[in-house]
Amino acid sequence: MSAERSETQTYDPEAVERKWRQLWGERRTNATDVHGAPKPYYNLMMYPYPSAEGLHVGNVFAFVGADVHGRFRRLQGWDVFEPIGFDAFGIHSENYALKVNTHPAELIPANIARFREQMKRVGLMLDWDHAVSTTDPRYYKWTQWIFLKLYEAGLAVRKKAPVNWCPECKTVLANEQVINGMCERHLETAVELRFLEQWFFKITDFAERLLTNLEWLDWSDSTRMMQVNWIGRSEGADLVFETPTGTPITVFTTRPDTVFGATYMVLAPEHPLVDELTTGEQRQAVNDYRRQAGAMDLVSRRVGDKEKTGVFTGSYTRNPATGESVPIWIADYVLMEYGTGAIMAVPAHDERDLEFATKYDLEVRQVVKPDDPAEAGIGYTGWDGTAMNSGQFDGLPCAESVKAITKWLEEKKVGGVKVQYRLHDWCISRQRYWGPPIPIIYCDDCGTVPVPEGDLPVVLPPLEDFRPDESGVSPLARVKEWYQVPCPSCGKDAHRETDVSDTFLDSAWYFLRYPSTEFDDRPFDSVLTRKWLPVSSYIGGNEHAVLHLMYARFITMALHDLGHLDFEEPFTQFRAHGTIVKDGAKMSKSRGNVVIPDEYIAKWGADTFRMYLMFLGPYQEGGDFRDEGISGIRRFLDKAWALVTAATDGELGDGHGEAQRKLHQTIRGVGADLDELRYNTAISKLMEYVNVLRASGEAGTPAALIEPLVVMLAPLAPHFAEECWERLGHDTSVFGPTWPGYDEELAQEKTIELVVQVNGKVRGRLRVQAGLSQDAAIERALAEDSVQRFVEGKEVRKAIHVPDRLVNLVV
RNA sequence: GCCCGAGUGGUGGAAUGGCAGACACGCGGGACUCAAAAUCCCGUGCCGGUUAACGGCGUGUGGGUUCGACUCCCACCUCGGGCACCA
Repeated sequence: MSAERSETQTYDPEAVERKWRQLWGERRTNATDVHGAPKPYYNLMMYPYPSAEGLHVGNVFAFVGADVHGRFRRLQGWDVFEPIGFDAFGIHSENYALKVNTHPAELIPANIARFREQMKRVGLMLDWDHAVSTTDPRYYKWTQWIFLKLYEAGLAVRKKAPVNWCPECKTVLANEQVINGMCERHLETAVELRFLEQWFFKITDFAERLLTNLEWLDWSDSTRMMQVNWIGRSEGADLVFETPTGTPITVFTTRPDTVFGATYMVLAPEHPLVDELTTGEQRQAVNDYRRQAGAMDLVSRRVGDKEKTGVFTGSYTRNPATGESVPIWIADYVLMEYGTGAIMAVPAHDERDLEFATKYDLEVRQVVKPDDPAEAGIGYTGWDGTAMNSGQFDGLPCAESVKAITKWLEEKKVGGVKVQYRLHDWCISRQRYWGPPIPIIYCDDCGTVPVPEGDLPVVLPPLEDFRPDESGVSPLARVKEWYQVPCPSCGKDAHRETDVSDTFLDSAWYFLRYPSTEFDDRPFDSVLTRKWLPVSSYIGGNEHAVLHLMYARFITMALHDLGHLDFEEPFTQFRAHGTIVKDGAKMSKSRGNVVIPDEYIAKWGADTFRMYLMFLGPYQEGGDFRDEGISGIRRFLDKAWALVTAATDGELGDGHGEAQRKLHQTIRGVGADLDELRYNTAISKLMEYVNVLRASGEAGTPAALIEPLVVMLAPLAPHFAEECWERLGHDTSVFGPTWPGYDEELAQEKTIELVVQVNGKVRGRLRVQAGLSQDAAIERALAEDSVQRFVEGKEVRKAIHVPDRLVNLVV
């Protein structure tokens, strides 16, 4: 025994972790009985794209933080369901496959296998029985089903629209995938504007609900704010302007109070009425300008500080407030995608209009007088002012004139209150190969026919050469035998939709699938869904704040309205974690600063690495990865190990008062910290506790003081805790409802250090018993020599007493 | 330009308006060792002072509120993130 015993005296992470990985597998410790589970807790983390490079430190950081949360909840007695999956469809996978000249269908399984091994090695409490892959026909059958449900409800529509075309990806991108006019995947490639037939999901129908629900969702503020900005709600009015051809033009404005200052009108170059309004002598100039604007890529077009350009159409409209005739121009600073594609220009109170009016010598008429006399009247865009040059409304403060003028225009039937959103409909068509085919068939006689539900999935056909081409048509159009089908409705020759759907559709519902993976005849079982959803806790990165999280909310809301779900928000609690950067920059392969976790885990063990990542800084802030302090965590675990191996069965005695007090304080503090994802401070509290135990326990510490420590360590260092728990004599997993309670009474300090300040400066500290009265505290303070030196000969004018904290004497 | 977040020792960071710098890294000194590593103990914000007692200064900058400000308010600077010709 002695030989074996001494061998096990030192902490060997490699052996401990191997042992528990195996035992967890054998005992199915991490599998959840989704049907039983009396206290369900759905702990969701963002499933990864299984890249060829494997997990990097950023992924591990994200997963471990979520895993710590799930394990903590489990220790508190919840039945935690912690599933994972793989987001394996999409342009990212496809482009990589093209680059290495291998089919994605071959690459993906290998990548997933690698991810699986890495995730197991990290010690995540994942339930692999419920894993999903979006490329599995058993999964994307239901992605297609969701498309059909939205189609039936009129929420999926096909329309010709100006879309973002990436010449590199050779496909259409959603607005959310365009970064500063560049493709999010090819930051060097400018996105072009093309007019194509595309499938859209009408997310804008839900804009108001997507916005107002944010008020009650328990989400990280940063994420919430990003969604608010993205939805971009503006209140204002639609105003109708008459034109000489008789077709009225509607403009949207957030400042109807400035209508008296609208001295001209501007249409977007693509506005449908431009042709009709262009007069003979202006025809040439207008056509030239439109051609020029159309050819321009969206980058140069969208840059805000570019010089304003435009052309007069030759026509005039009538200002509905003044009745005056004002010229109609076209200019590319007016965007067809927002509002009505037409504006009333109020150069006196809009920077862009002023710049334009100055350049083309158009009238500038001030209609708001700023309250602050220091402000220039022309160019004032604020609300703190009063109306002027505005007829009967002169003298009204803006806040009132805006209401009065809107009402007046409404009565004249030339305007009405209007709420405008910046959010656009979601273009889901992709002219690519690696995605779920959109389940639609086109028939010359029957038109657009949805694939019957019973025919799902529309399986993605194998295709050797899946390279996209310039045609703007998906490579699937080259697979004749797949593409040509009989019409489901009339049986005549018809053909399939060849576009596949956006990857973000795959990820917009994956959390609905996890509990129900056993079923192939339904996307999500109603009983299981009611039991597990909405998700209890979702932890992920803010890089998905407006893409994935918005789409997932939209799909959930739509399915709710269609009667498939009884909740409309999927994630009641969402927490954004920070980003791990390296040398101040995001990790990326091109920068060559990607940190691979494997070598750290091999060297230090998963538990040390997990804890180290969590100790790095506040979890919700992230930070720069460096490995300088990792040995500190290992030293800490070694010390904890030594305490466990030397634990005694002895009762707690008087000599353990301080340790016991510290224990109860630690349980209280660590619990509160873990609740708030403050992992770094939770760990420091555990370190303090270990330091106290080491200072007090000469000849072994009673197990009663060590067991709670092991439990508190379990979320962070799960293998380590299991091993310690077993060594302390338990034959069941520590991952039961083992979280210790604390006694407020026992956590209370008996004596405290009272700080004495004179005029706010610390002049003395004295140890006194807790709960000292104000008078007694001040008396004791004045009795101190170090204090007397500063008070002597002066009158104490005021004495502030903060119980059990300080006394401040003002002299 | 607009909207978030952050600026604290040599480093990462900690602090319900109440002892700034917990915890850890690093560094200095010591113990153990033939020696080194590991481990253990002590010290470690800056300046002055004798290595002391003690004193002064100190949380991006400048003001303010307060008995008392890293914390609250105003203005600004820098960095990170998001949005951006959105009418």
